[in-house]
Amino acid sequence: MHDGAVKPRVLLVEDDRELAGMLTELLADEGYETDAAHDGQRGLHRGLTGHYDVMIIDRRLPVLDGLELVRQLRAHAVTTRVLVLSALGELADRVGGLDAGADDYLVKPFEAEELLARLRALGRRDLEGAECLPLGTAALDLQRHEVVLPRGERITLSGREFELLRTLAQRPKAIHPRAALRGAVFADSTGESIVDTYVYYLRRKLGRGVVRTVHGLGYQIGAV
Amino acid sequence: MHDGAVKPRVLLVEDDRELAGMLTELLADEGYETDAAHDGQRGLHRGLTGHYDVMIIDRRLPVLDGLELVRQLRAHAVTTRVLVLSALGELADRVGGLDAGADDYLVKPFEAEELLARLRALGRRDLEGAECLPLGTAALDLQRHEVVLPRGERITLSGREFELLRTLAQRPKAIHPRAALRGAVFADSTGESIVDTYVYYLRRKLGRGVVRTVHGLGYQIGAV
DNA sequence: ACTCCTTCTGAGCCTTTTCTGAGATCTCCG
DNA sequence: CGGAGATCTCAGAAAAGGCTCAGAAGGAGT
Repeated sequence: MHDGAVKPRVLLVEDDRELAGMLTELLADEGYETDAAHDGQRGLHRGLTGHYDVMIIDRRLPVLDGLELVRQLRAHAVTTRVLVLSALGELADRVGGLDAGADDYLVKPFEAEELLARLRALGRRDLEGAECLPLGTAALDLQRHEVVLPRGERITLSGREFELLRTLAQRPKAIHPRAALRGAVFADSTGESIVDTYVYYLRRKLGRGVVRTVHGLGYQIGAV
Repeated sequence: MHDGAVKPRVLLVEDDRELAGMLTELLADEGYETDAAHDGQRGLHRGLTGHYDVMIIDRRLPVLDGLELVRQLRAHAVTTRVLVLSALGELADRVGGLDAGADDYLVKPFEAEELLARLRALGRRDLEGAECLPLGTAALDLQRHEVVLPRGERITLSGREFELLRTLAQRPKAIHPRAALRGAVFADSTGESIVDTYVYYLRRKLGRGVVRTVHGLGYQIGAV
């Protein structure tokens, strides 16, 4: 599925080893790299220490219950998306699972295809590994360092231009102070006005709207 | 549910007007503000022009099908989370819906509670990082130095304007003497009437109601 | 060595914000 | 009602922040 780059990493917390094995295999076929834990305690440990793109957590787990695991992860500010698997399909169970902090809730038995589709839906948001970053009505092609305009026209960016635009587009709602951008995309050793200059270059190539100035605070990505 | 600040805005695209009405009411009770559209074309228009926190889209829609609507929104780089409602509950339908770009897929008939729980799960992410101070029916976005009006409109404040408004909003019930405000937000070395002037600026931008004068004592935050 | 592209600097110009002060208006209280 | 003090409104000057761009310096390909 994901072509080349890095495989998305999944943490699977499931005590049924047979099911865990099957899922691991299934996920491997789809291009995921899976870490498995077989009880809640270990799941928590992995979840806190490792770095995953998505987590699949069984609701019924030994040592530490699945929902409690989710709560603890959330309490530790782990924001990774979580899909909870459960044999308990009652309304109250589903609501409880989602409100514990899960992002999706899938009732067993489930079809492999649906699990995969829901994983894709959860993973889609992760900017890492994506080929393009949304940019208002346009998009930023991360492979080719090009901006793709709505009509399909492509505009090539130089290295610095690209780095700057990507930094802005990665957190589209944030306001990026000049100093932060200077540190992130320029060596920090360069002059004070380097960011301004590259913002000017971007605007010259892509139009005024690409980058919004927030007076006194910094820049923010805008619509193209 | 949500703590004072701004109501999350929902776009509901549903052709069954009776269901749409019920949902709007249900959502209103939970503190959402809902815009409804009754066909895909209008849904698309609203989705492209308005600003929503989450969208609920029926799969079967006149003029423009629900899935096609989602695809078009995604093609225009609208990244708002989408929950698709559908009477079609077959595996292939669910997978198709998710792969069209939906973030969740709920099969009709559904329980109100589950819809709400899934909406909470979808909305949870966006609220992160958007720290706001309640301001009557509006809110003050602390990151961006903007006031968010109930309709979602944003008004940018200059540095001083923001500092003054924040100081007032931090203790909304207190009456802030001029001298205190002058010390807190201006260098103290400035002229006597600087606070008055900035109160005037705020009122000019945000309406008379933002700041209340307590004659002889000072200023207090008001409703917008 | 020549050309083309990218990167960086800095100076001049333009825009927004900040601050001052002075007249108009309001409020309180006798 | 009428006056003193408080508050509001606003124009314009000064300062800060941002924009534009020409040109120098470096590097890659020819």
